[in-house]
Amino acid sequence: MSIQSHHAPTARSTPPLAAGGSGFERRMDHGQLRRVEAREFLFVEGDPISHLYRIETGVVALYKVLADGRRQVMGFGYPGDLVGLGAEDEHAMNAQAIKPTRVRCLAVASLRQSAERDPMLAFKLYQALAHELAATRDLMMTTGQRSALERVSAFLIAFAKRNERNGQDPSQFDLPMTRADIGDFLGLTIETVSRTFTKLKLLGLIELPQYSHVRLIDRKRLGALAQGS
Amino acid sequence: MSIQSHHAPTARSTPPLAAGGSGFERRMDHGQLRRVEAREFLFVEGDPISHLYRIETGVVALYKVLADGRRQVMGFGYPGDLVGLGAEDEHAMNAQAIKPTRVRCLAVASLRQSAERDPMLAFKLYQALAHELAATRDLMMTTGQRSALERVSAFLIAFAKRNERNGQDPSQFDLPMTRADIGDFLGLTIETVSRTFTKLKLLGLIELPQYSHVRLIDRKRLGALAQGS
DNA sequence: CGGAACATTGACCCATGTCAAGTGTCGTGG
DNA sequence: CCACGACACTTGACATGGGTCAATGTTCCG
Repeated sequence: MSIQSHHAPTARSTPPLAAGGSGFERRMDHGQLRRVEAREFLFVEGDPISHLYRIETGVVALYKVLADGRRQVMGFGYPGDLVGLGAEDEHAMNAQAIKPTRVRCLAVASLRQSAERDPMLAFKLYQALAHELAATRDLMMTTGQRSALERVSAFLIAFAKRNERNGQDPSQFDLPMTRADIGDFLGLTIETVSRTFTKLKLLGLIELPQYSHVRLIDRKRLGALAQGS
Repeated sequence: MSIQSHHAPTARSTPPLAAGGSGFERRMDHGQLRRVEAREFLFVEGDPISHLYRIETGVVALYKVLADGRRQVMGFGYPGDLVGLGAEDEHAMNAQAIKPTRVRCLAVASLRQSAERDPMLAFKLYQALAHELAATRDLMMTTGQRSALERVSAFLIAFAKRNERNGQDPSQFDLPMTRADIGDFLGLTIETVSRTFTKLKLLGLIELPQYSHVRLIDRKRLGALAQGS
């Protein structure tokens, strides 16, 4: 999971809060739009950091790869998420679209300048980073300590929660990523992810009408599993 | 590994750089000193965030625990490291001293006020957070994708590098943490950590004159192992 | 319709976990 | 200075979750 700039996906009914006073959202709204086809890279490891991106539609996978090809997916960027934050001058990860994707770009040079004038903006960037750090730590807890069943359950529950926050159906959704993506995210193989989905199906916790479509039958029990009970 | 505020442990020979102009180090230098005994907590999960800490001497372990007691150590705070950064108002982790420790404290309220006046300071905090995020991602790569042998090698190499950066001996050192701490950091059991040390010994890559003292015999080969060769 | 990519399933294996002795090591009190 | 206890670490035997390899099924797209 990446950072979510609280940017209502539905119509904005209230005026910007005090905390929204930096005009960051507004600026992003006018950033240059860029299309990225599925499988294309938004940036790769080692690229100089030129822009900050906000996902408008689509999904990107953020990952690192080891010399021998082993891959760790650090998160997925969904609409509303900011990707590319960091203080180094080169990207430390790859950002690859897994669906046709549109992003808004903001040059970091100008962003940085503005941040020097505008403490509110600086704070928002800080917050976004802090949020991303917290998400990464949650993932670490999951991959480091939990069983396959717990990991996959946690993954599904997290997806449901995200949908809920965004006013979409939390009990039924399409997974935009492949089993390989999920596996590399959770530190499992494709086969184990697949077997675990099957197990959850047999336990009556989920249904899989198609490969990519998940229906959560017993969200409560699934959530309990995700915690480790 | 936590963030390292670049704070020369040896005598400072050069005047502060442009980047050091915020006076952050200077302020920290005058922060209130607090002693924390081994096994005492600097803060625990759920505590309101009141201060930012810089480790002066000693070591703290930063970790989260699951309901059933499984523990994930997210990093260790060594002298010079900043701990307690974040944008939430409650701590999401525990910080427990594993050696008698002294820290300097800075109230976040005042820090935040200053950051609003001083973009340089704000940027430093941002940088520190970004650094911590990068370290956490490295750890994720390690726990998610590497074998026990690779994890332990990577851990030792990282420790050596830190020592090197700080002008201490990179080929020989005392590990301040227990096997349990290392295990919970790397996502391994105590027994596996112990067996892996033994294996590295048999491979002629390290020596263990005492439980806590490690001598790296073949740092190059150890490094290669850490990468996964 | 055919082929490529993705997913599932099965059989087997191995790295790591678990459980259970044992062996340092250190600090305290006699 | 030694003896004791507590705790940390190591080692061994065994169990097992998840990895590997291989065959098969499904979906999608040209």
